[in-house]
Amino acid sequence: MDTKHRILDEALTLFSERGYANVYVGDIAERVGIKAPSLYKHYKSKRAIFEAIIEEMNLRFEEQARSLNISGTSATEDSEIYKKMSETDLTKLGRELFLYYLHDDYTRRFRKMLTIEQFHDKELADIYSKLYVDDPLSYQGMLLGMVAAAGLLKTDDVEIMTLHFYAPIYLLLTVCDRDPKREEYALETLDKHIRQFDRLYGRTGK
Amino acid sequence: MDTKHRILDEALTLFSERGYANVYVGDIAERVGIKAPSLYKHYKSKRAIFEAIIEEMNLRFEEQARSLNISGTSATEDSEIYKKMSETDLTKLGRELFLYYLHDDYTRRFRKMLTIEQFHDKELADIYSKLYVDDPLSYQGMLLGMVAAAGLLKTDDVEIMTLHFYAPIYLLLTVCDRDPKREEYALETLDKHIRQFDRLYGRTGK
DNA sequence: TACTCTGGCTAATTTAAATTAGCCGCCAAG
DNA sequence: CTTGGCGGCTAATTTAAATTAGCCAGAGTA
Repeated sequence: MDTKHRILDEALTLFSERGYANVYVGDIAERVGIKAPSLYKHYKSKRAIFEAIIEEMNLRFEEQARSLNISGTSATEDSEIYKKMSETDLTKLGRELFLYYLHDDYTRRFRKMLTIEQFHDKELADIYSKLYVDDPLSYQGMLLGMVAAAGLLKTDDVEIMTLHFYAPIYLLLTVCDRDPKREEYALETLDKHIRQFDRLYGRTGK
Repeated sequence: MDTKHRILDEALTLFSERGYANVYVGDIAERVGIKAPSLYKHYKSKRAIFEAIIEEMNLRFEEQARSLNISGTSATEDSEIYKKMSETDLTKLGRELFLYYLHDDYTRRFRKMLTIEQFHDKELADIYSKLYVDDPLSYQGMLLGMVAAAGLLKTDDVEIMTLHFYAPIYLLLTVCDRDPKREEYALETLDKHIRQFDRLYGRTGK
């Protein structure tokens, strides 16, 4: 019964390394430890496997969004927290975000797969933009907005400030996806970025 | 004779839309206006077409690098120019850079193709990082460094400042590649980004 | 016990893409 | 004017990936 899920898992791994078209159903089967035709007992076609992966990601994502919204809403009341946020906390936030995105196996494989497939059709392009641009900007915008409201960051344009926070993280992430050997460099750069960010937007630093 | 080059051109278009594996030699031939087997009078194999595209890009790139180095070196002497650089000039620079990358047909198609193929092997990953991360950062770092030396930007870490300048441009570029309809939004955001950048790092703005 | 459903297998079958073989017309150079 | 080769074509050929057909074993169940 769990074979069905292992197929998705192995397929995702392969798709993220080579892209859909360069992965053969036989490859997936082999990884799972069965023969290609047996895959069809679980999924109607190769495409169906791909779609099931997207589907599963949607589920996971909605779940995560729900949990973020809950803690997000309650946090709005809790604006005290943000008054105490220091540079160190901000650094920690950025670093954790980055490391989560980078190291979480499911997240990473899915992102790489989507990177390869993003131009295949509009739906995938939209998912990509949503997951790696719009949602992070809006979520972090909310957080930074609250920090700003608490007076710890100064700006008259939270959106641009958020872009300044997130864009370097995004760029460094794509670098590490291409070449994991650059992770150390990326982490150093990330720290310097956030420290500088804090100095630029914070009141303390200047 | 010019067929040989038209093949590269049409192949690049198709590869940038669908990726290498989803383009068939027949598709390329059709676009060129010949039949598939005739392609083999010009290139040994489908892979050879791909490699010729990479090869051609290398040539173009080296050429461009040479011309930039020439004007770059002479500009080092000419540091007067940077003393007069205003926010408007910086905005113009960023905007032109962005629009060039976005609209130049060859550049855009090549970038999209590389985006799709970047995980195929290390060579392609390195080309991607070089073209869209390392080179822009080092070139713009040189420019901004001179502007900073002229006293118009203030920072004790030019590299991070350059990352702050370029990362948002990069992010917006990838957004437009996925969805050209967002170009207008991207340009507005870009302007706001650079204005803010200038305010953050410049002396005038604060 | 016999039944049937699940999930595996081997052996086709289908489909199609890449490449090769071999022909032919044109045109430029001898 | 004739020859060589360039660049096109049609008709194979090769290769291989996706999918289907049909068999079978074991597990849970009436």
